[in-house]
Amino acid sequence: MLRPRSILLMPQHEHDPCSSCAARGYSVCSAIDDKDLGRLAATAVVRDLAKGETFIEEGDSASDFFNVTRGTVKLYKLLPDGRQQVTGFAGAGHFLGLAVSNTYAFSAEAIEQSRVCRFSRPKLRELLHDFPALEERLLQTACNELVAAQEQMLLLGRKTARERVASFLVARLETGIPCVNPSDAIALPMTRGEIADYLGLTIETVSRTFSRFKAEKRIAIPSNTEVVILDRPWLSGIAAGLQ
Amino acid sequence: MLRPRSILLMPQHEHDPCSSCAARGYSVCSAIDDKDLGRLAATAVVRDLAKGETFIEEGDSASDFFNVTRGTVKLYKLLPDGRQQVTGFAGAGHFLGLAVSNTYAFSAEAIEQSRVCRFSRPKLRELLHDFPALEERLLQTACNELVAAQEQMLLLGRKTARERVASFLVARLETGIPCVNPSDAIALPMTRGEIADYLGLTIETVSRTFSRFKAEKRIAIPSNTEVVILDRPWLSGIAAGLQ
DNA sequence: CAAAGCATTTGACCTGGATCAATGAGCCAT
DNA sequence: ATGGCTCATTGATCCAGGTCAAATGCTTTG
Repeated sequence: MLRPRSILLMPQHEHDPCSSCAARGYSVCSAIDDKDLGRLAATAVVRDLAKGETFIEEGDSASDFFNVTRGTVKLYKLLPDGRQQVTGFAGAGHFLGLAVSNTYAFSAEAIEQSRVCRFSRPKLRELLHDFPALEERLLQTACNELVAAQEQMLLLGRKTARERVASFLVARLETGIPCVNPSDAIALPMTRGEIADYLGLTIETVSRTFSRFKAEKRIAIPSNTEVVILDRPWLSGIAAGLQ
Repeated sequence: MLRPRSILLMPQHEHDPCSSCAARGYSVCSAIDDKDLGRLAATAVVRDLAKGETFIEEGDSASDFFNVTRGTVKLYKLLPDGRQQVTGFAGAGHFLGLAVSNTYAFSAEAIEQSRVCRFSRPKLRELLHDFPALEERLLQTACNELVAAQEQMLLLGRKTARERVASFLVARLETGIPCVNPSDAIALPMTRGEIADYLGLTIETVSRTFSRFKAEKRIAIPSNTEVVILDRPWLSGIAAGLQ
């Protein structure tokens, strides 16, 4: 009776990380049938990340791809003097590292306790070859990111500070894990500084804009990591550039 | 002896637009063998565009994909009050319309006399099915655009006006049709206003920055549609945020 | 529960780039 | 050539958001 015991003793995520993965539903992995999950699990290496841990460094040789399965990571680019632009926040299900080049074009850092699934480039290539649906899914993902990137360019190039913050809040509400937004509460795992670096603003401007929305009764701020939308239509209007 | 005559009379681009296409080399079409070009030509519809003509309108139902084969088009997004963000300029070889959604996420307008090749969505789907290399090529294209978009976010969110203009000039030099930059001359088919809308600045700031670079002997401006880079290393330094 | 260490907020002031306003410079069409 | 375009340049002024400088919480740790 050794077999059952060994399975019991083995942490489940080491036995079959994929079938029990919280991100299984949303991520690109959903393109792979349950019966082939073992193959996927054998290819992936799970890595836990502490808050603040950087796991992709811009310019490094792009040897791996990642899939975020827990927590949140920020993707960013730096200028030599330390100015930082956050290009996105990636939560569970997000696929990272799509690049034709041999080096990463951005850095990635966990902004809270997180977990990623790592695939080596050659192994992912094999997977893509064996599961054409996966390639199609990746193309879809890339297209969606491109659309999001264009929206962000509009925000960074042409929107006011108020419009940027409103856009950020509304987008967070929409991007939330589907149907899991009791009332209109948003979790903000990132700091004000990270929001500022995402919106092309300063910490002070983000904070002031939050305070003003709060004074105008459009939002409530129960804690530093949580915002409640009180007047969603109004915020959506501001975000869209109306008025 | 009717056959040769009919071919002679027929404009070549109606006979086989693809084999004689100037963009054949760079575009996604390069993923398709010469022997299959007829198939590609049968799928595509050539359309000539006058300067200022809009051929994709944000929000319209996304029924077609396009490949620019001549001239230059600008891709842009608008806010209700008319503020405009140009998300990119697409020259010969550029593929447009990648989107999962059913509506276009941006508008596109020819900024000079141009020509595009139009593919209907279902027909492109067929092509993708029959030529897996094409799908792979599209994924590569999408990845490259994603990298460019992230770079542009850094520019829009964190660079100064000087750095933006320098980045624009250096990028134009690099993106030029490979090995066809006699000296360091850049063609600028777009107006100052379009450059401004691309860089998140105003016409006046773009013009002033050009004038200043010129006064500092870093560039020359032989005409409104042409710039010559005189000090490329210096401009690259500014573009990268050094100094 | 005090002290240290952050992240955040708030206030006072400053500035890079926007806005407003002419002026100049090509480019047609007549 | 000349008047009427449009696009680009240049100057003067203004202001949204940046910078600098204190407070004010929140955690964490001893």
